[in-house]
Amino acid sequence: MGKDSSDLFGALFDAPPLARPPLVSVVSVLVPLPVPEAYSYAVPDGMAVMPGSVVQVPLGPRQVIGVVWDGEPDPRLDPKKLRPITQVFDCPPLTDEMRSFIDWVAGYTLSPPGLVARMAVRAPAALEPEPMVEALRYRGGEPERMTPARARVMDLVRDEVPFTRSGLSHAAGVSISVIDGLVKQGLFETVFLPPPPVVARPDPDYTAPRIEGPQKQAASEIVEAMQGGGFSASLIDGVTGSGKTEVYFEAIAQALRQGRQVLILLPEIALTASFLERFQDRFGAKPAEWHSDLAPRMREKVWRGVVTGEVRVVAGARSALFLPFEELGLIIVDEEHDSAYKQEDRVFYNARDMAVVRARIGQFPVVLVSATPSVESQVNGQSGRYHLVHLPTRFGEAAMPDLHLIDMRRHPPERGGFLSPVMLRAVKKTIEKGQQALLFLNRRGYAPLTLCRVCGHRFQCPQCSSWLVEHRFKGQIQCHQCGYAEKTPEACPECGTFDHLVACGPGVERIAEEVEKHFPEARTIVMSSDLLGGVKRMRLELEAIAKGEADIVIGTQLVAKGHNFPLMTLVGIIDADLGLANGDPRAAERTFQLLSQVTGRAGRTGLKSHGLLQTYQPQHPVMQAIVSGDASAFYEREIGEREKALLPPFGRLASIIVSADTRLDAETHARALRAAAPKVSGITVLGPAEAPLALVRGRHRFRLLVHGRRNSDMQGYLRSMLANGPKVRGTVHVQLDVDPQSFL
DNA sequence: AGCACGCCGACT
DNA sequence: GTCGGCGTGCTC
Repeated sequence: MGKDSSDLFGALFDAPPLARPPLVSVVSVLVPLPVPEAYSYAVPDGMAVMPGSVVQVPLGPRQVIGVVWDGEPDPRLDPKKLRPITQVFDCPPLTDEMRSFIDWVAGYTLSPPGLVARMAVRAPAALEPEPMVEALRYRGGEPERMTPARARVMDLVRDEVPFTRSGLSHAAGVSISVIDGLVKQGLFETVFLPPPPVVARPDPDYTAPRIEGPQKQAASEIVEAMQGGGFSASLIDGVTGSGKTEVYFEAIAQALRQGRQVLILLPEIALTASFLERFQDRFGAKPAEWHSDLAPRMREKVWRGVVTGEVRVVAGARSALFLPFEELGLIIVDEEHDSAYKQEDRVFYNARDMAVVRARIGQFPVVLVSATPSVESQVNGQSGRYHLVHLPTRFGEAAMPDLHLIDMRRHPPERGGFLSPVMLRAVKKTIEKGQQALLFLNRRGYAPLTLCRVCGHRFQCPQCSSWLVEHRFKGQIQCHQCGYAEKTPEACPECGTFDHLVACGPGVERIAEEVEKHFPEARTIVMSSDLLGGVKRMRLELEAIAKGEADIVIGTQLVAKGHNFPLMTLVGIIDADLGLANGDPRAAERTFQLLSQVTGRAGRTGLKSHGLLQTYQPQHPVMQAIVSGDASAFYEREIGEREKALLPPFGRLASIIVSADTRLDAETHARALRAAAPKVSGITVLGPAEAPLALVRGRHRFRLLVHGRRNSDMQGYLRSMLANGPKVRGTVHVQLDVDPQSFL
């Protein structure tokens, strides 16, 4: 069977040679629906489409955007009754490369291809070319009465270079009405100019690379590898401040010299003005941005620039991976370990992994970058799948902070407090020198749990049963799970006793209270996401801290990323063990990554700096990895643990992985599965984006991914699967012997 | 994904 | 008597 749709019609119309088959051509179109296949549409006379064409088609009562795909229309459909394509958008069709990528992602993530395709054509109004802009060109003659303002305009326009109305008024420093006056006198003709580019073109040789030693070596290794062309995957693994960005900037320069487009993926939070400025300093222009809260107008312009090839570099969040670049030649995935690369709704994917796939399909390099690589990437680095580039030292004047553990069993805090005397002494010394201390605790609010001393009542969320967290600044108790909040009650709702509520454990607000008690003179700031005043206030506070307008900063995760604080020479981790025992198989990895990031905030400007970690488990591999500065033993152990966790003994079936729209659904399905088959052990429940990764070493012989939202259906499917073996109808997909990394 | 239809509980 | 909750079905 060929791919040409004429085969199908051969089959349909061959038998009785009626009159002539009607001259109607039919194509497959991926529509934005969760259905497994493309739909078929008629192509009206005179309309030209090809695979990849972006079209508008009728779907039920509405019009939707679709993409012409290859593949044969369903033979059961009557071609005469097919609805026609409404219009073809005037934009370049998706490339073969892009279509292969979409098909691959849909297959791998078990997602409907139409929903994957939709991610590539999500800027609806951008599908038509941008209108030309009106401009004025001098056509000769003189103004009736010359005035100083008119003279300034005339000086500019005499060489007949066209200006837009507002451009001319700006350039001449006159008001619009002066221009209009001259237009009325017939001095100008209207011409149309192509719209201005969204961003200027970056120049690979705008400035010389500012790197030396190991960084230069690493950069030339990568650039050399790029010379030959073709696919390669590299992992740059370097401590905070080791010049990773400078190294991958050289890879970008090389791709630009080769005339290719570049995509830089960043976790949403890292897409900051400071990153864009750094890029501009090196390349003379900013990259185009792509993220969820880009203004619609800008989104269209960038999309358009990307397909036409006018935009050369995009810095974007995970969704940028699905932009239909004209000639993409390099992808950088910065902070590759960051969980923000996972999308866990609609189409479930990890942009980091899909970036590798896109590069493989397009035959160009991909560079993953992290100070604390994910365990998966570490495995791929060790096995040789990824080319490892290790940057062990800091770059320039920055020195690594001196890191120590505080064994809390030997140096306990005073009664009612949470800060060890060792920590307090270090803070004191730091602020005496006029430097800054950061106390990190990844817990918002005053206390994670509140209870009544009289009856033992614990404040629990009425909606989701997690503890309610007291926020003293706001006078509220809040649920950090679902957002439920109420005013902090004065009396116990259970026994009615007043003033007997007791806070258990620390949050940042409570640490602030303790700090103020010990250092009443110090300027103390609490930084957490519930800072009153929103993003604007937050930015101001961060700037103030950078300028040295605070002595002690107490913060949650929020302070871990991005910002540079030149005077920050002490980082104190208040509860380094927090997060190690939450049942997540990635708990240790996450803790290691977070703590590395936070301690990396110190010492980036040449001042001698320190990091102190309060812990009850000084022997824990995470603590050892952090203070020794050598993570290799930690990674070895993690890889082993991960394999044990993900490969439970399961008889002939290696394991069943249950994954659904949400982790919660997956848990529900797993419960149903366990109830239906009490003897089955070894059911692994993962979030959808994680399920394929679980097969990191490809040893599973069987996997089951459950997709669907109807819980009752799911339970039925699961039961019937157990009763009848893996022959299940409906929305349950079963794949046998899949090696998820077979693309490499 | 949207959106229509249809069936049961609590209200202007 | 209706308004509206969500469970179900359909889209070439």
